[in-house]
Amino acid sequence: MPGRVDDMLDQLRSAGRRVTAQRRAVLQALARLGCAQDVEAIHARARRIHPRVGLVTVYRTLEALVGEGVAQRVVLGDDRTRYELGQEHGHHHHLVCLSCGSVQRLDECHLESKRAGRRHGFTVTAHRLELLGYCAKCGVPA
Amino acid sequence: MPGRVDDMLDQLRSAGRRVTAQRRAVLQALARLGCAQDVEAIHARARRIHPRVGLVTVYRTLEALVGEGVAQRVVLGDDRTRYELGQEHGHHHHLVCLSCGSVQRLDECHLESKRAGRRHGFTVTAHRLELLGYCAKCGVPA
DNA sequence: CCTGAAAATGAAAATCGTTTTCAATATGCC
DNA sequence: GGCATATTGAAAACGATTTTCATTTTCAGG
Ligand SMILES: [Zn+2]
Ligand SMILES: [Zn+2]
Ligand SMILES: [Zn+2]
Ligand SMILES: [Zn+2]
Repeated sequence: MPGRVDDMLDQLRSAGRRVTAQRRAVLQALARLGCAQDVEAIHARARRIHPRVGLVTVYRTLEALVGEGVAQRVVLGDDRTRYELGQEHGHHHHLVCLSCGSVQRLDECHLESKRAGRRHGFTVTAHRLELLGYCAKCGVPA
Repeated sequence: MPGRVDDMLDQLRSAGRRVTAQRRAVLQALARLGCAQDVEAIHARARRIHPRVGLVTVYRTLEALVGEGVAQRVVLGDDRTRYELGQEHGHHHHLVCLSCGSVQRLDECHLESKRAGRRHGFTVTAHRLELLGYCAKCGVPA
């Protein structure tokens, strides 16, 4: 876990970005927190690691991490954007409780997921699926 | 199409809601527009039908329609909430272009969708899937 | 048809997550 | 160390959505 974070920081550095105490803190916060955390939660955790981290910096750092492919945005349908450490965590989806809002990681994919949800003690009543990519008109960018 | 709208208005009325020119206009706008329209687009269209429709009323009406099961929210990952006429339009998903942002309706489901996207001239590079329901702790509400 | 209680409307103000601005500070290659 | 440049934070700006509240409208009942 600590090596992982340092590797990511190296990755940032080689990408020409500077490594600061704040970024280290945000990255460690992400590494210690679970899936799909909102910015406020990440900020709170990062602050426990390095008190001198402003909310704005968390926003900016998260976007930088997404840009580097180290973290990814997670959209669940509520009003806040969530983030989690990137694809190295493996492609996965989430079970979102309509009642308590809890988010549970689901490693299976490709829609035997309804069954998979049930296996997790979760009753799937709806799902949201969006396919992202490039339309015929636009084509895939170089 | 016009009968459809009247049926929905009747449904609202029997649910104890009042039918107003504004609601009629919003409903007609939804019926005439395609999938996954944002509130601004719905407002603009509704205004062409009945100029005396405020944006706030559109917001309120849309939520009322969702509450009645006549319309549904569509979350694509950008900052705006989109709406479309309800399940009677049939369960479906969307192909969202990362380049131009266009949204295309996809009737297939259950993740042979990658192939399906390609059939539509669309190159799927990512997908977002969330399963919604009730976790073991909460259980399904009565 | 009137009437009145309750629901709906619109304009403006309030919220709230997120972004921008800008002056001060920190990083990392010489 | 020194400098060019990236990063930071506080405050202000933003943009979508919600709330407030006084006014208007719907519709059940008489
Ligand atoms: Zn996750
Ligand atoms: Zn998947
Ligand atoms: Zn649709
Ligand atoms: Zn589906």
